[in-house]
Amino acid sequence: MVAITLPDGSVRQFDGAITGEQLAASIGPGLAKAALAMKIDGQLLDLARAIEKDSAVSIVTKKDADGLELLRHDAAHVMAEAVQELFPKTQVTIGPAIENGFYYDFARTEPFTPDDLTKIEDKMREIVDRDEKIIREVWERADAIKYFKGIGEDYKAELIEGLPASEPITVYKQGKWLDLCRGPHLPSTGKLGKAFKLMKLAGAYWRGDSKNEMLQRIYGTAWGDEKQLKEYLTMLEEAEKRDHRRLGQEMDLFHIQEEARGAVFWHPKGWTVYRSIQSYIRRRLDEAGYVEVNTPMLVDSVLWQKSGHWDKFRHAMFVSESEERALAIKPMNCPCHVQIYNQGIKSYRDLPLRMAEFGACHRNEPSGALHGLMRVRAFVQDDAHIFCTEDQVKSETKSFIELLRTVYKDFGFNEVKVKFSDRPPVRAGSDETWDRAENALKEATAAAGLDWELNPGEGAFYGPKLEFVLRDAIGRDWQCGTLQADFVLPERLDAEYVGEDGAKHRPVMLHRAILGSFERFIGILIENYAGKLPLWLTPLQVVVATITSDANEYAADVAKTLQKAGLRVETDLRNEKINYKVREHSLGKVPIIAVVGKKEAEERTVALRRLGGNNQEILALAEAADRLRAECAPPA
RNA sequence: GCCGACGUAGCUCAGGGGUAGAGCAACUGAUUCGUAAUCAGUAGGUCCGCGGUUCGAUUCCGCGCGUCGGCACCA
Repeated sequence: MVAITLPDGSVRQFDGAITGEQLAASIGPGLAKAALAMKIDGQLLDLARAIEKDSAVSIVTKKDADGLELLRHDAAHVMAEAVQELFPKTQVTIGPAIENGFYYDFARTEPFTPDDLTKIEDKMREIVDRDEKIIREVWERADAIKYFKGIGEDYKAELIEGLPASEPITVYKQGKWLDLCRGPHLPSTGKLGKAFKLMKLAGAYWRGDSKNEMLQRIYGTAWGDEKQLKEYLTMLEEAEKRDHRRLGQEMDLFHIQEEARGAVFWHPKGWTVYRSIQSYIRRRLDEAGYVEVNTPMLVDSVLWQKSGHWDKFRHAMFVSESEERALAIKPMNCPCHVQIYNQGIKSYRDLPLRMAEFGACHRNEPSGALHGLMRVRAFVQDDAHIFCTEDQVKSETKSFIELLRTVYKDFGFNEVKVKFSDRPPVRAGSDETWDRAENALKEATAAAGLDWELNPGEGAFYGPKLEFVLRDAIGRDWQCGTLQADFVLPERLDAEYVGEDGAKHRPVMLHRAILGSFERFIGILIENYAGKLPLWLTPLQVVVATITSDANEYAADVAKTLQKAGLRVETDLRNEKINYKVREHSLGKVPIIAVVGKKEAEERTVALRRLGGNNQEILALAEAADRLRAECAPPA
């Protein structure tokens, strides 16, 4: 007897082993049709597998997240089958499901063209119509290697060779085609449905290593039904309109040109946003007990050699020279901060010492990495280094996390992804040092109640790091805030303090930034708000627009009053219809239009119109000034 | 850096081996108007750069530069 517990808690008894298909059919014909896979005691398996002992089983359909992921994985397989049918000399490599879709990496001498994508998509639909049964087989390792080598699938053979001996080698057959795969899979290609679309072509290195050959990756998206697919495509279109590069141009915030790749020309409006953010963050740092410094832009390579950066990052540093000495344009502020720390003798009483700098840094990022404001070669961070004792790491980390939360909340980011990156393969410092650093950070995050996901091996060469990640309009993640515990640099640059015991000790350095670079953070802000920045950040807060020239003089009065109230104001006295002015400033994302005509001039009032709204509010000028001043004030 | 696509007016884009096209913006003039486009006119181009093929190249070919999408990288 086999007793199967279903998700609703009910238990079904069967005489013996039963397959998922049979189970689904026993529950109902609708479910049998919708069934894609099953979950036995939490393990996802093919429907054709037998349930042999008492267990908790749920039938997975495309309404489940697991089902959708399976569907996407199958889409990758169907695409691979289509590709090999159309382009027989192509080798398949790997093809997983990813967020919103799937990809498959192919090895082929000829590049795929955008036209090929259409052909492949058509062929995929054909394969779905064929409704090929998907069958799992377990093969002998040696046979599998021999088979894949025999048909010229060298990458697959290499994959099998790399699998642990304990792992069974499974292949999935669909029609005449088969692929090495761990599974599970849908029962047949027909279950995939047709709510998929091939999206883009890209190069990708075999096994993610730039030393390996480059494969051709085809990305696709796949959904449970046409409606979901359409919604997703519409969402993408909308997201494109939020792209900070597009809005930056439309809103006249900044530009980048080829004579200064990866460096930003901030226009007056963009620079106003930048300055607002900077004075806000400066206030927060003052409140949190930081001191601000400023250090040289050009520093002798000797210092970078001592710090260890020269060895690891020489290739990405801009170097100049003077009197036969190599001078590096600073890629970061930390070694300079240690130089200030090292002036005079530090006592344990001086710690923690929180040293901030808005220093302009330059890194020669690979050309292919450059991306609008998000990845630049010249940038400024809200950078600071906290020199503290090992005992203080926990409390300093905790208060940093609290400060970061306050700041992110003020900018409207309430949900932030946090990654914990631990020791990388190539690193400085002993394992004991890394143990201490990693533990200290982990304890501090626990104390601050911060959840994170592990990002194994991605720490900085001198220490583990916490990364605070924000998402752009089309779902790309960018590291903004960071905290890195560094036990190495103080050693290398000989920083010390006199302890309570009268002996000399090494301080710990916490490298930390909240916004990360101003450039990237502004990029994220623009996308997050689709250009409609909060009042305190928006470059132009109020436009005073006249209805006819009769009100010109009064409009100037209004603008002056609002300016005195600390607002960023312009007047629009042009001989244009009010409709025209409203449209233009609305498209320019000006949050408040103060309309003044003959009536307002006589009564000394203004008609305030909010962006996106279609009614107005008539207020006495003095009251309007008071109210807008309060509304436009930065967060307290 | 690697793979692919793309590069035409300030912007968005069409075109195509034979003197370069639209809309918006700009400029000029008229219009004084009540909450998302008033009308008319004018001007605007090394068709990314260099080389080749051709009687003739913005168009075809090659190389370079840049942009975009991924990959790799990200102190």
